[in-house]
Amino acid sequence: MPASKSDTSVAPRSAATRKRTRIQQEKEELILEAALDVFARHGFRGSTIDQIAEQAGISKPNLLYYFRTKEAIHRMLIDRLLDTWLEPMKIIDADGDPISEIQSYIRRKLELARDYPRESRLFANEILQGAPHIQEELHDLRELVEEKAEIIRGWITQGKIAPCDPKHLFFSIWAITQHYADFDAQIRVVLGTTGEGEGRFEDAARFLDQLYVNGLKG
Amino acid sequence: MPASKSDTSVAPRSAATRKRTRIQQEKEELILEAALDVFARHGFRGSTIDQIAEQAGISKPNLLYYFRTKEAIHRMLIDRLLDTWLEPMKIIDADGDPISEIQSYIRRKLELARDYPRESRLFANEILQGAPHIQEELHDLRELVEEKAEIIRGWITQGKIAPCDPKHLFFSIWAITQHYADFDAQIRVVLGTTGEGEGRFEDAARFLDQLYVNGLKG
DNA sequence: AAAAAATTTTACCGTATGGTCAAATTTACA
DNA sequence: TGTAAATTTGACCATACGGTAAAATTTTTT
Repeated sequence: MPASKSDTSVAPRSAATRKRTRIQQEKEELILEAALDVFARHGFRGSTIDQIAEQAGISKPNLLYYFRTKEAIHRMLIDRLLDTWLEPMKIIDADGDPISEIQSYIRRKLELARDYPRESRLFANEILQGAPHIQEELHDLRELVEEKAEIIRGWITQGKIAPCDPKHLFFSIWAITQHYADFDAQIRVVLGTTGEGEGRFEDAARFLDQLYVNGLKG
Repeated sequence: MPASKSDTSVAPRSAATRKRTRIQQEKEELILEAALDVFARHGFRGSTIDQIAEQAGISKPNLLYYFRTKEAIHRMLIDRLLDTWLEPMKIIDADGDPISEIQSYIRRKLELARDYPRESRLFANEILQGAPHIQEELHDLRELVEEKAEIIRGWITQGKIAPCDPKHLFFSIWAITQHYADFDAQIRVVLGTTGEGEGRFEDAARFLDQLYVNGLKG
């Protein structure tokens, strides 16, 4: 079944159906890694294809052989990101101990901020611009939050944690944890040269543990 | 004392020394207002001079008559912003009641997020990109935080609030309050169509009051 | 090794963008 | 009102940028 020239014979770029070559896998990975770096530092509009290509160590047309457009790279990065990003929330367990479930959630989110700061900034950039590329994905998030908020409400009804607005609870956890990745430049200055290491994440974990454990005690 | 042509006779743009004309004041204000809108929506690199000029209702060369470069507009916006931004922190009073001082601080920061979301996003964009334009100003912030952190430590020593890391306390407050401006796109989706009004700020205020009052009780 | 497929490079194109220049127009002031 | 200063405009420029076309090269398959 021959199709239009652009998606057969010569051009396997973004070949969704076709079996992927070894080189294809390697190069796509290389490009995505470079793009994540550049996008996280300069935002979507602030990043150029040339920049990404240079960072990946390949030529611009070669990059465009694997991804048709700059948007395509960005979209793939965002898609991957969201899986990682929502994982901690998905595993919140209604049958677990409420306080330690929330503690775990905070700790996991903080680990993400520490270990994947570029992903956090990529996401922050996207939302700051009004989330133009991920309206649909955001609606998946909405359903997930709805489901987990129901769990929290259950805990409140059972008197296991203090009454509070579950959604704003989530907002606060997202905000604080991601803040350590997104506002890193500010945090480093405020903490001073002594705060160069990753110790700030441990300090943050201690602080947040206390804040939320006391703040949510039933 | 005649100087080079560019900064005398014809070109009063960015006339720091010269007495400012009525038209100069009006137009500069107009441009800054338009630029704030555009920068907040698209970030620095994502905004074009043409966009700003159009939003201001003037021509591009006319805009460049008042501000030599795009950077100059941005810099002036950031400078103005920081004053407003740090005000709530400056008025934290060592002699006030600790809990209500912190409550007030949170409330004020939340009001800023509600009333000046564009400024919040402008700032967020700048920090996300690594704060390239405001390293000096950030050091002023550092000193201010140092000073206020000392006040918090005093309250802790006196047993008026629970022991905690003062700087991380501030980080958490900044993060959460600004989150309501910066991640507005996400919050709207999660809260759903019912959350269209500004009621979310009242809900947020209630939630945060509870979280911090309980969380910091000595 | 030859043929086919996949990959890479060189040269290039149209548009967007930051910014300039000199002329035209408006405003302020004596 | 006349004149100098201030303001505005239209035409323009160099560069950056996203992306394309086709030839050249490498890799895979037979």
